[in-house]
Order: sequence, then C-alpha cells, then structure tokens
Amino acid sequence: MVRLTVQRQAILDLINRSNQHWDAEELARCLGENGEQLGIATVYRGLAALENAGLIQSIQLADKKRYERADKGHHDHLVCIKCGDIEEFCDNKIESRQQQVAQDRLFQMTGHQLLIFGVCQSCSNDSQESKNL
Amino acid sequence: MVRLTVQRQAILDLINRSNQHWDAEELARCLGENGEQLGIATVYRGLAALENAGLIQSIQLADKKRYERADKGHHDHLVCIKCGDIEEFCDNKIESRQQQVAQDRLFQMTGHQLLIFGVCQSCSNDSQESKNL
DNA sequence: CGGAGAATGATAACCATTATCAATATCAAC
DNA sequence: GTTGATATTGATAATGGTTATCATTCTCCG
Repeated sequence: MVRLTVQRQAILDLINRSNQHWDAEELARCLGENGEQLGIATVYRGLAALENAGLIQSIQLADKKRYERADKGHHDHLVCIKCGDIEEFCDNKIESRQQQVAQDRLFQMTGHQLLIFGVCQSCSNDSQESKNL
Repeated sequence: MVRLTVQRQAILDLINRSNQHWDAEELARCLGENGEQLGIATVYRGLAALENAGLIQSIQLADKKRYERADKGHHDHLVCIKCGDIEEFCDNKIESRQQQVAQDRLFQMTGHQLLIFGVCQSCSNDSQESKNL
C-alpha cells in the first residue's frame, strides 16, 4: 500500500502549483527554502511513487529525469540545446500515427516520448545579435 | 582535426557489420574478444567522435546511450519494457509533422528522438503462455 | 628528422540515482 | 488508545554510466 504522506503531498503541491519541469535536486532545494526540508532519497522515492500513481508525469532527458504536473495530460517537448529550456506541444496527429505504427507491428504500446531538439527562439535571437557586433 | 585511427576504425567496422544497438561496454567486450582490445575511455571518445562525424548514430535510453549504423538513415524506435529489445521503424508522416510543429513554434529544429515503449510480440506471447499453465 | 597537435589508456572523478538500514510514522484491528 | 504489521523517512554508502586528467604514444606535415 502506497501512502500519500506530508512529504509527498509537499512535492505534489509544489509541482501542481507550477508549470516547470523539475529535477529532484531543484525540487528538494525549493522545498527546503520553503521550510519543507526533505532528504534527497525521500524526494526521489516520492517522485517515483507519485508518478506511479499517475499524479505527476516525467520526461527522461539525457542527463536526468524531470517531473511535471499530470493534469495537463500527455504532450511532447521541444528541448533547446543551448539553454536547456523546455517547451511543450500537443499534436494528436503525431500521436495517432504512433499508435498506428505500434499496432502494425503487433507491439503493445504502453507509452512514448518524443523529444524535438533545436534552438529556441530566444537563443536564436541571441546568436543573431552577436553576429551584428 | 579529428583522426580516424585504427581503434576508431575497429569500432566503426563492428557497428557497420551489425544491426545491433550497442552500448559502450558491449562494444568494448566484443572488440576485446576479437583481439582488438581498447580502453573503455577510448571507446567512449571514439563513439562520440564517430557520431560527431555522422558515421554512426545513437539513441539515448533512460540508462545509457546506444549506438548504431548511420547508413540506414534516421528512424524511430520501439523499446520493449520487458526484454529491452529495440525494433526500428520509419514513418515520414510523423517526421513531417514534427518539422511542422517546430516551424510553427519558431523553433530551429536540429534533431529529434521518438521512443515508443511497450511490450514486443515475443514477450507478449510469453505472458500469454504463462496464463495458460 | 622534429615538433605540434591528436589520440590512447589507466584511473580518478563526477553525478544522478538506488540500496541499505535503523528510526519513525501510519493505519487497521482489537 | 494500544498494539502490531507495514510503509516511509533520512543519512549515507554504493552503483553505474560517463567524463576528466595526465603522462605516454601516435600521426602527419614541413
């Protein structure tokens, strides 16, 4: 049996109150600054438990896992390779296509992750400026 | 200037001769068994250099990076959550849709990675059998 | 040949995450 | 409320993939 303890509630609240993609470290730090100091292991376990329960969701980046609210439903991500910023987008057409592919292969799809890498608008502007110096 | 040394050639050859998705460890072991013993750091650096040069390509899984031939061009992957097996598939429709999305967002797309998680046919059959015991 | 730049290999370091374990909290049944 | 079974916590050690360090070796151009 899984318990929704005060520690886990604190994690869940913080994530639900924001639109960020948190990693465990950031979350622990932010909670600490708000008087909710948790052991880092507790944060990791809490995140895993909450994700398992479907209360939060995550994306697996190259270096670390990042967690976000689940109440926005599934979506995909644009990851800026310069600043690391993460934008979100939904596209039903991509999704239905994925399911089609999986079905055709007799593959029982349980989930998916689409990351699009590139340079975000803001970073793109920055490098534009530096060229004009 | 980047050099294509004998060590890197050995890595490249092995990858090009196979259709596997190698991790660094596996590659080093296999090379060792074939009389081409490389330091593990050399393998990592070689893989990075080869990928950089576009001679091989990689996918980033949760735990580790896996490398494969580049001459098949870009494609996406079905990852079995039971046995870890990786199947490949191409779908131009998904691809063009991704580019559309990136363009709409003024996001300069440089690449993408689509992983579809699920249970492969073979694992699916296995669990079917165990039910009938 | 000589020398600059690149690569190698052994190994230490790094860093996100998980395992361990004793202490504590929670909940259900009495 | 007490008890007991089970789950969680937190400090910390351990894990595992990957990168950094650095002395040595290789490669290639002049």
